[in-house]
Amino acid sequence: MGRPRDTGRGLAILEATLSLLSEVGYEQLSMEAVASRSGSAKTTIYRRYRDKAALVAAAVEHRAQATPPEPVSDDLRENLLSLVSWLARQIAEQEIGLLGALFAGMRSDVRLAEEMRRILRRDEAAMTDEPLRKAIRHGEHLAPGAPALFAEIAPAVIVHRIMIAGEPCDGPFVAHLVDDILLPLLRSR
Amino acid sequence: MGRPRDTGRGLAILEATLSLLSEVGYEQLSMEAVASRSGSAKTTIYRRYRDKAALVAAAVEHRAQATPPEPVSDDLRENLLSLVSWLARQIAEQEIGLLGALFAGMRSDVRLAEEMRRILRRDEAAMTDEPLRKAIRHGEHLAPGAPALFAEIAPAVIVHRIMIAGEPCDGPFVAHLVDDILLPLLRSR
Amino acid sequence: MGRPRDTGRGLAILEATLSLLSEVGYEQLSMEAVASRSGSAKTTIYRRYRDKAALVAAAVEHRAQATPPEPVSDDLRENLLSLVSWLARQIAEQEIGLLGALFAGMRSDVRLAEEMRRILRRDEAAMTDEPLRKAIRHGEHLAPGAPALFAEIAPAVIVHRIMIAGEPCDGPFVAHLVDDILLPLLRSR
Amino acid sequence: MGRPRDTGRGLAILEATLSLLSEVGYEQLSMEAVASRSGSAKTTIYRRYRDKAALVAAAVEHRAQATPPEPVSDDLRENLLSLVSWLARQIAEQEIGLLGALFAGMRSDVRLAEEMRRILRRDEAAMTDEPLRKAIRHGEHLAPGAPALFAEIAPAVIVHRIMIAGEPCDGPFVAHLVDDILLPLLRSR
DNA sequence: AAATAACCGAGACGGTACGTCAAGTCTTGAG
DNA sequence: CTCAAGACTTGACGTACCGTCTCGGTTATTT
Repeated sequence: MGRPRDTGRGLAILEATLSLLSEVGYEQLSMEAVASRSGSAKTTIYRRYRDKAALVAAAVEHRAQATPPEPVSDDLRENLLSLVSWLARQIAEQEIGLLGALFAGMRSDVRLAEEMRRILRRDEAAMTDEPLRKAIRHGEHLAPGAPALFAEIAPAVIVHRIMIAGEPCDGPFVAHLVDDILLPLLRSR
Repeated sequence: MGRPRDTGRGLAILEATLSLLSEVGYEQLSMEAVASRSGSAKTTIYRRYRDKAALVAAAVEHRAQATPPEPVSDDLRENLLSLVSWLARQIAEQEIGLLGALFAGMRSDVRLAEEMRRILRRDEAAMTDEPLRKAIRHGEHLAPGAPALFAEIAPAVIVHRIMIAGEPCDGPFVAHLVDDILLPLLRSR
Repeated sequence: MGRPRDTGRGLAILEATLSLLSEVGYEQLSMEAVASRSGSAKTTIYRRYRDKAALVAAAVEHRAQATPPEPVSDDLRENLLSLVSWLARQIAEQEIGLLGALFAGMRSDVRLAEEMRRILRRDEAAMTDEPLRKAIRHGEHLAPGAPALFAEIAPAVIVHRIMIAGEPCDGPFVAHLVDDILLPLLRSR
Repeated sequence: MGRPRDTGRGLAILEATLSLLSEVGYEQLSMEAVASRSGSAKTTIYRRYRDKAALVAAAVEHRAQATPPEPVSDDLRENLLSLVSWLARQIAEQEIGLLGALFAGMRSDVRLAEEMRRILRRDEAAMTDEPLRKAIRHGEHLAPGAPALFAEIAPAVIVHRIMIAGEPCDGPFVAHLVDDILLPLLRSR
């Protein structure tokens, strides 16, 4: 009963969270800043989300999924280059922020950490599994485990390069990843 | 000139930091707790380290390196299984906390983030490059880029499994990583 | 708008400040002690007062004014003795602490020093000007500047005796002040 | 035995204290600043003085006494104007700092407060008693208690004006003090 | 149409930790 | 034994957010 929640408010809160997350990162993200940017009161946020970690999880959950590029040719390598390049861009732009929230919040709230992992897995799957099947196209027949292998390795190596190496996933790196790692593996059976 | 710094103090501070880091994580780690556990005053810590992030970086830098296992047989697969298994344990136990600090501190302090990356790279290199050369031993000749490839893929996949999949790196997984990913790649040229 | 300030809190803070001020003096007065005794959080105090000096100023401003004694007879000397005696007690009990705060805070904050002076002037005026007019009563006509002269001299000599001489303002001293200084001056024109 | 104390050090410390005292006041006066300005180490200061309050007391004790002006004419009023004017300048420049130390330190150390009072009394006496006797000169014979009265009232009113009124002791005020307060009293018997 | 119930903004509140400052003590090396 | 340098403990400072709690005022639904 009573007055229903203002959906516009909820949306504004999530979008403010996302933009602040990408601007300043998880730890520097303050609830007061989210309230201020979204034009809401702190109460309104806390009525919807238990705490900062839950808010960030919801914001990332809500985030619009970018659509993977359609295969451009019949050549598997061409399609892989295009797909991996897009994947690297997505991870650099969106996933890193969520990983920060995950690392920071996982100690204090195991359930929340699991929730974040679920979202990450969902997003990575959407970016690897089906797109890869399309990239393969007709004729070319790889091992049945190929999509799973791709989903296991490509995001891992990309995240590792961005976080630990601290270097961008530019053209040469994408080519290296495709030619020296992915193609040999996908074809090796 | 002047009174020299008490090395015992410095050591106690770093060890208190490490133990607290592994107990409560980066975010819940408070300077007051470090001071209390190390038997120092807060100012003594701040005289040595600019802030919490710098303290954590120094503590991790100082942390004793575990020594990788010696090759146990002439069989490359056997040696790889042993090495990867040890590597997964090290990452699960030590690297995850450092990654949290890295994520938390990298936005607010670029220099610190670079420092953290340097430490991570150093540690990962020590755990992959030379140990792998030893694991190869005589006879078996792989491509010259094999060590680099191993260093690039193994830690990436392990970290990814722990953090995103949220599953342990147990025996079956290590076998999968060695048989389905590493061995094919290292031998493929 | 928003939640209104809890007046009870504000009152408790001021009273805690006053009691601590008289117990330990300005310098030993700590904000943490005020917070603890008033049952508030430090932030609640800082929301109301910029710093320690401002808090003390407000506390003293709020302090209840003691009412001067009514004239007891038609004799000017009798009334002066009564008034000066009361004045000396007030200064000894209340003004000295305020003077300490004034000395301590006046260098670092000119505006605060002026504020303290305003309070001191207000209080001294209330204790000298009108009470003196009443003490004069009918018949006796003194120079028009008599109240101002009284306000200028009596507090000055009393404070000086307490602070520099370090001796109490007892009966003989009050008689001396009235007979040898005040009465001759007030009547001299 | 051992290395004797460097007398120059002690002097430099006291002078640094005095200059800082008049620049920033008692509370803002830091031992580190005294050490730095005097080119000494904190240890050297604390070897000589128990704490900040004792240092300030010693510094003021050591302070060179300005010599009061010689009587300029045979006219008592003229001489009084000259003497009071000089007295006001001395108090404004030197005494106020010590008063701050006295107010701040008197709670924590009663002995020290008494010491400070002793110095203040000594200085005020030197500035009032003998100079006044000279100012009277021949012929003019006042009551025997006149010097004591002068010493009691003049400094009190001057200090009060500077501290509570916060106004300077300029020419008109000096004239008022002499004509409306001091002369009538000194002559009234 | 009124009453009710939940919403929303604003912002006060009790906390916890931050990073800084100065006081006064202690230690080292040189004279 | 003195001195300069500076590390050390202690304790308070004033700030920033956290998550909770009133307020006054605003919608919708329910009577």
